[in-house]
Amino acid sequence: MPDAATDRRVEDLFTGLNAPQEEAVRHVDGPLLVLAGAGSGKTRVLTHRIAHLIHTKHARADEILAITFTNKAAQEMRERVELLVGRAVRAMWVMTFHSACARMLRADAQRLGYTRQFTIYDAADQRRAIKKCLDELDVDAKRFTPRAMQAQISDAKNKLRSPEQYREIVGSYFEQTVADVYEEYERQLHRANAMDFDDLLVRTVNLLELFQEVRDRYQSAFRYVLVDEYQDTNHAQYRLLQLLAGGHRNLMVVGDEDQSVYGFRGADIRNILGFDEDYPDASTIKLEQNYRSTQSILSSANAVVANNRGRLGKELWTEVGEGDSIKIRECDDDHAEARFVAAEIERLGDEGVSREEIAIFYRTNAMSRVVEDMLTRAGISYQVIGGTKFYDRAEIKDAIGYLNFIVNPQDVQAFSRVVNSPRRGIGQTSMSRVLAHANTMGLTPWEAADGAAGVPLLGSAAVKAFGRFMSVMTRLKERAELETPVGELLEDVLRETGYTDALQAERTIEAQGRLENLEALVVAAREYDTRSPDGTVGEFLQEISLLSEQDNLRDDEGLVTLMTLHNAKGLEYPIVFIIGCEDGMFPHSRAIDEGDVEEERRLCYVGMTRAMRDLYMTFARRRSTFGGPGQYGLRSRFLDEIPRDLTDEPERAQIGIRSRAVTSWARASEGSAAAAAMTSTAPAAVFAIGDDVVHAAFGEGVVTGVDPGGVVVVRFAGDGSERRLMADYAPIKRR
DNA sequence: TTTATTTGATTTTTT
DNA sequence: ATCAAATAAA
Repeated sequence: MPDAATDRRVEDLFTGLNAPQEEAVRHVDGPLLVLAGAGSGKTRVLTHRIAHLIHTKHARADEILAITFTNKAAQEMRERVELLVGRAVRAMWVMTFHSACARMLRADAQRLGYTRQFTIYDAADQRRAIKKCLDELDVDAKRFTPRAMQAQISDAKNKLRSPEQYREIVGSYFEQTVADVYEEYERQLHRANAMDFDDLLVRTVNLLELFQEVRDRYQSAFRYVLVDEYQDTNHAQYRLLQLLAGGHRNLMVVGDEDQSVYGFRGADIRNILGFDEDYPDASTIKLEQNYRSTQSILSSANAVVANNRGRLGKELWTEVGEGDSIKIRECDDDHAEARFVAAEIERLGDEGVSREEIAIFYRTNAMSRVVEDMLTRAGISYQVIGGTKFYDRAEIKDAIGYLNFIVNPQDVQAFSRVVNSPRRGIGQTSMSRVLAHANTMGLTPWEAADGAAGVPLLGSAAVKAFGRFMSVMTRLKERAELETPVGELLEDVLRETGYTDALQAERTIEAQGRLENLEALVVAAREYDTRSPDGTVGEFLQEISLLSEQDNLRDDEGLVTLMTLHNAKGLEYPIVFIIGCEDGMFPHSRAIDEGDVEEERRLCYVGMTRAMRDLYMTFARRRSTFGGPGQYGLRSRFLDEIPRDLTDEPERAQIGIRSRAVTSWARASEGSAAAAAMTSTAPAAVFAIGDDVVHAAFGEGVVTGVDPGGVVVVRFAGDGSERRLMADYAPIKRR
């Protein structure tokens, strides 16, 4: 019986919510689609709905499954739910797709022929395994790069296509090769008792499809399923949700089709666009009131994304007020751009803005370097999210490789990684012989190495080296099985394998840095031990392999934050700089070539809507790539999609390269009339459709279009690409 | 087997 | 410009 206190608690859940938010929170049974615009309080809706289900006794805590994409989002949701329901949150599954799948697989992996101790391969492990398959199948890795193979295989997996199914639809020699590699790769992974990221989803779907009792178990266990960022789900995730929520149909998905930016990773925007077809009885609720940004920022972002087709249609608004206009800056080159950003940050600092309120976004990781240099020079401390990750460093992967090999003796990848690191006289040849022997005899790499004396063709020095190596490993494995705390075990590993000694002997600054990184890993392991006293090495390994970039984010240390636009999703900052707003950079030329500018535009929308108060968008006329000479580019088409009265730019000419060049120069040279006059009288480069041209970098091509603004479109013979170039600046000549 | 040297690719975005 | 991988030399 609900008492008065409970009633009050339930009512409290609605205070401060707007009408559509409240409607979503009150929804109990049946499918629900919440279209949540940026900053519209979707996490609030999710957490309050969970609390509502609990307080009204519609669900027990352990009947709720809430899924996010990043650990950070999961943790935030967990904390916010805890504020509402207290300790009950501990019984809930609030986690990422990948963690939830890994957890289900640990329980039932043996049904699919894996052990509970399976290893999770990251992208680099995956790449290496694929390379190995290419070698074994005698495929020319120059023609068919591991990278391309990986992309194809991953794509197939995301679509739940097995090697056999893939083989049925091959339409080219390339795809034929992919089918062969895919098949071999799957065999090798399975033999190594390993799964890649995609497998975590695929194998869970397999598990639920093949074993009805497992499916029934989870269907009745999770009576309410909630999914965040639904627009980013791929087909495997879609199918997984279908299987989990198939019985009761209590599925709530929250997403924003305008923020779908992971198409390249297999995310299928049709999942969210077609939700009401999949679930015709679904309620749909739109959240359009924004609680984050000024109206100028919202109107600008709305205007940009309005150029996309295939939207469900949302229009963000706020009660906050207009705010400042969008600040658009043109710079001479990437260095000037970075200098502007650094100077502006200093100026903002004088105004009382603190560093952690500022973020700088860019399209590609490589763009951070110039900015980093400039910030360092200006004495502005910063943190970079993404780029080279901590867990990607060689020494960290080695240390983890040792643990993986101890836990999973079948793990070839881990074995070959650590067997000669540090150097112990076991080279490529000896290692291959042991692995070949393992293969033919059906042994695990561990067993084969342990019985090195029985491996044919192996030299006596190598046999001895293996003996020494394996006696250390055996000792460590015994210790692992005694449930030694992970931190302690890791220290033992580093000491007894001689890893630390080898680094200390190097006496270089790099080695010192590596030792520090390893120390940080030990600290992380000790923290894990404290956090989960009953945890195992295997669980620790799983946890760190599923970490994402955003999980490294710190928010309280007076640091300016740098990251890619993709990493920015879900975050907010009072001041945002989006740099590199040039056609070719953003939208990226690859996307332009592949006709996928809409996803780039959504990315732009994501970036812009991160800003609460001030939004800067900068572009450079010249940008150097690979450290070579600068390439001339055009300002991003997205900038021109922002209504001018919302920006601080003076009148822009509608058409004509002349006036555009004048404006550019006039501002760049701070109003020098001479410079402006000179430019405006310089001879214009004139091209017509059909002209044969030569470009300094791209070679020969033909003009296929002439656009207003002095833009020529050239299709190049070399790589068949079509590029938009600025006639006056691009190094092109008529032939 | 290890180390030094050269080559080649790399830049989209990542759970 | 930088880093990994392939190749040559020790």
